[in-house]
Amino acid sequence: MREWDAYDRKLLALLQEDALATAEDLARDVALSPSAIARRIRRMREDGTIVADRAVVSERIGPFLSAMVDIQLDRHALAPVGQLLSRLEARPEVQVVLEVAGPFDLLLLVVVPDMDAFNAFADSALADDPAVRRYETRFVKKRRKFTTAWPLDLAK
Amino acid sequence: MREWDAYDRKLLALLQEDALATAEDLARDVALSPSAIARRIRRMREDGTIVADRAVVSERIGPFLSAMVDIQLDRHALAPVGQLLSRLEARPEVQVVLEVAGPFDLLLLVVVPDMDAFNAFADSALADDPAVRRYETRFVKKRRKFTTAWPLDLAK
DNA sequence: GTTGAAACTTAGTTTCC
DNA sequence: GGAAACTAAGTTTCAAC
Repeated sequence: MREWDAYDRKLLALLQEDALATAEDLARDVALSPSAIARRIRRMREDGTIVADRAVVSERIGPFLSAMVDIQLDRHALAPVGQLLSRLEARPEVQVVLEVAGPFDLLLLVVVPDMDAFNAFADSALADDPAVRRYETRFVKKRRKFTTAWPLDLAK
Repeated sequence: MREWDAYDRKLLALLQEDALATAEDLARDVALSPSAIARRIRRMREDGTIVADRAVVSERIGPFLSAMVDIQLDRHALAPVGQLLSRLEARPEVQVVLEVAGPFDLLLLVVVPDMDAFNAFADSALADDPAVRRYETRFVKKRRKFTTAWPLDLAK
């Protein structure tokens, strides 16, 4: 894949904030014509530089209960761990799955309608899993910030 | 604000996956005409049901180093905590800020170009802050899943 | 008050230089 | 890459329910 120049990076930074910005809008911040801008964006969507464009829905659509779950794995078996990861990623209530360094191996952000649903999730997705040695839950009191935007001004 | 009916919820679920889907596309999954669909979406963008539409950029744009930072606050002063939160939220390298229950008060997901940049961040944003009692860092080995989509099929 | 169809307008795509 | 012609999608209007 080709590299990204300063124009591409600027366009990506702007589209991370507003994926619906028109090429004409973007031309105010990027010194290219609307057609050149549209062409670059189209190419970046095609080649996977832009993975997806997602609407961010207000938390008011809830109510939701969010929880951070730290998981310690039983590392002796590799296959069960892969299966656990696949199942967790497939769950719509799991927004985040991170492999981390330290005493815990996996970090989850789980979002469910209420505490009953959380218990149901923990029972069905974690409790009896052979790959899970133990897990700890911390409930989220407030989401202050949650964005997928990369800090492109700082990168590289 | 008005409530959301089953059509709205379905549209939101679809737009969370693809914010660029056309009204005609969506009409295949929602039993409304393209004009009714376009109208509902427009209203939900205006009234704040849809907070934003963001391009998700591939991690290949990096390289990036991500870290989870658990923060324990000095709770005695409220004002410094508010200032800390404002400053953290304003930082582009901070993707996530959660207030959580338990021994730690704040949970951050920080993304930077490299370890030097992480140390610079920790020094400038955390080390000398009067609201921060202590913090612990866990580096992210791999991002398996990271989405802002709510599980709308489960909600309510 | 909301739908669906048609006219209208705006934005993206293609072609050419 | 930029400009113009072309195509496609969103917006507005309006009649019907």
